[in-house]
Amino acid sequence: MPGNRPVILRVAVNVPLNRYFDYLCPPGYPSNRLLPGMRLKVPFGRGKTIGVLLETTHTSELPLSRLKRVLAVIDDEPVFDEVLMKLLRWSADYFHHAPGEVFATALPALLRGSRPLPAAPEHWCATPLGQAAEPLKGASRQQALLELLLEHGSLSESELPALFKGWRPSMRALQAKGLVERRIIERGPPIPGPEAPDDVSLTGPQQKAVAEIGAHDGRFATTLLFGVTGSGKTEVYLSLIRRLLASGQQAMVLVPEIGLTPQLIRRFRERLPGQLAVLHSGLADGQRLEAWRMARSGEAAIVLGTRSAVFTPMARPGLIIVDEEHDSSFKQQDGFRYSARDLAIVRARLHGIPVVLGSATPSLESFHNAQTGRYQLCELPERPGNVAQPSMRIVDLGAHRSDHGLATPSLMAMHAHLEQGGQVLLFLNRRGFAPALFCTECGWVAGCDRCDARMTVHAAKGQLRCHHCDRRCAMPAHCPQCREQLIPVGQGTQRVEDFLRRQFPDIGVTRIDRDSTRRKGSLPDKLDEIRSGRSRILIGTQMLAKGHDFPDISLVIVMDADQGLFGTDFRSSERLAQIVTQVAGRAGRAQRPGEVLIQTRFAKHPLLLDLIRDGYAAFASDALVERRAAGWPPYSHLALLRAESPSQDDARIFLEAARHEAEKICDGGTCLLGPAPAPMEKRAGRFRAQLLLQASQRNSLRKLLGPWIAKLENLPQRRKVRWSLDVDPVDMF
DNA sequence: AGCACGCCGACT
DNA sequence: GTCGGCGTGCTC
Repeated sequence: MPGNRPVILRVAVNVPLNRYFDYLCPPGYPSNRLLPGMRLKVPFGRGKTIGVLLETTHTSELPLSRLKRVLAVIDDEPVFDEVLMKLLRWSADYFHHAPGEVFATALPALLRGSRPLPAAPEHWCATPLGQAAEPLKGASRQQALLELLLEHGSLSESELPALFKGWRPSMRALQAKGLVERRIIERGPPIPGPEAPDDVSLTGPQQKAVAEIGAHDGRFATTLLFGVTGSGKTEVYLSLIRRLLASGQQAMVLVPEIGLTPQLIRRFRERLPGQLAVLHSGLADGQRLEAWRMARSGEAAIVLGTRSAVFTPMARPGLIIVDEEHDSSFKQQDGFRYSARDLAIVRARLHGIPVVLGSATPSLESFHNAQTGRYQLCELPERPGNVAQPSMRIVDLGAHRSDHGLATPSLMAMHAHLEQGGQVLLFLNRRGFAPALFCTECGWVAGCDRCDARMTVHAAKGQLRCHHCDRRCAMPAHCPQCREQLIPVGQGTQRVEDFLRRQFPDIGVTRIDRDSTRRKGSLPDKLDEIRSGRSRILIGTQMLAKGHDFPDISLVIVMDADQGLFGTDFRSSERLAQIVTQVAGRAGRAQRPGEVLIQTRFAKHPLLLDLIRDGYAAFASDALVERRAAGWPPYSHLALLRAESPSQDDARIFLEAARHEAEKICDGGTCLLGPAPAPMEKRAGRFRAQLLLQASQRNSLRKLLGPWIAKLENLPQRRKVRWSLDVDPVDMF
């Protein structure tokens, strides 16, 4: 119906506003060539900016006279396909974030401006004449280049410089003779079929998992791959991906930030045919754009990346894998607070392809979904090659003397394992020398004046540092109140390292935490110290728990489990169980049976006993019973409204007004809890408070949030605070 | 977020 | 007299 009403373009403009903007077609541009997902240059306010076309319609809430014309159409094809457009609209709606910003975060930084979509690099190949040509006499470089091209079939201009230094003049000469030609290969070279059968044979449970997940080819299904640490989940992924590549489809693999190690990348490169596009935060903008382009064009067979890679376009998607799905780094903690794990599932549903969530310690949400049948459950209950699971034991800190945070039984176990040639890993989630500095006389404690936190002692630098705002100051020589002596109290990784060096002078000690690995290249060095056996004692923070294998570690000591048991929110015990299990999984990957000691003052804590006696699944089942009784997720749905301001009252006043608005809209299905001060009320000089919304039905919450946010945007009290809404918050800080 | 408009203090 | 502080409002 080619009506006489003008075409109106609905555009997501990159501004932090929760709405779309309507424009008129640019002069002389055929509106039927405008497709959702194309980038447009638009006038905005007094300036101009870039937006993404959402849809073309014939109606607008504004009178036509107030609409401006689009200045230019940047793309001649959409940068996002239909599924991604749906996913991004869904995301903006679900997480209540400004759509323009959602679209912008989904684009590589270089495409947020008006730079055109990068074309595939041009390829050179031999013409039929070149293929049949006699050897070129007196032109040996041309001959060598021609042979190189014939050998590879075709070579792109990005590959050529590495293979043939100064290739251009020779290529020109060959081109002039009609022996080679340049072409743009639109969709990239076809993905290679399966190479030689893979040499690694799968265990029974691995084969079963591959068969069960593989049965979902070509339709949406979510599988939880629950495999104990060391059970070889990665082999299952590799096998699934290899099958998929044989049918010409692409796989997306999402991993936690810390899990995307060079080791993992190498393993994927070595074990799978086809190109690998790697996307992570450490890439330069140009590298990121090239990886994105290869994924979108289909040249890359596999897309491997962290959280934001979930938005990467794929020409022929076939499978999405989320590894270590319980990891909290899949949730963006500021700005557009999306969950990449949950979006991966939504995306798979939109594509109609299977998605696999893998973990040795699934989130209780996923575990629950597997129990209720929403997800298919696949288990890998054993380690291949008859490697036993490590034995776990509690060390009661109340019942034993301890030295520098190590109880006597722990020290004895260390001696025993070291004498037998084993390696020891000590896990302590506190960097620095000591977590506090006390006065022996009056009880004064060094606190941060910008945060509600104690300053951590960094003895080597003679400093006190706040780990929450990075404030630093020289360590005072005397108590500022009574001039008496100050002593560092408690253990940090540096202090334990010092102690261990004195205690085990003949054995190398390596410390791995944020302080010791800040310098580029120091982490690989430190990992090598341990793997080579030059060092046999490893002390570190949670950096150790993920991604790295230490085959010769036979003893793991969790120095302080209590931090996790009585933490600040309902997920504390879940996180403790996950980290204990993950750290324990570093033990005994080799032939030696591993041993894990967990030091605690609460040796009778039921969830800890569950975990140790019966493993993570038993813990998870019991923890879910507690969650149900308390009405926490997954038995309820949460949203958290946070506010912060330089004055203590303004944040609370805003939240009280917000609560009042919510009460007016609320249908009774959603509970309002608060406002309450955040667990750490003052941080980096700002006071933080929060209002929690809890609903047993997701719909009740969803119905409330939209209209509520609209009200909040106009609340007069909003001016004095920074506020944000976190849908499905994972940590309550 | 940016940007302009607007109405009140200490400066050449 | 006016340069500039940041409160307020607007962006199709």
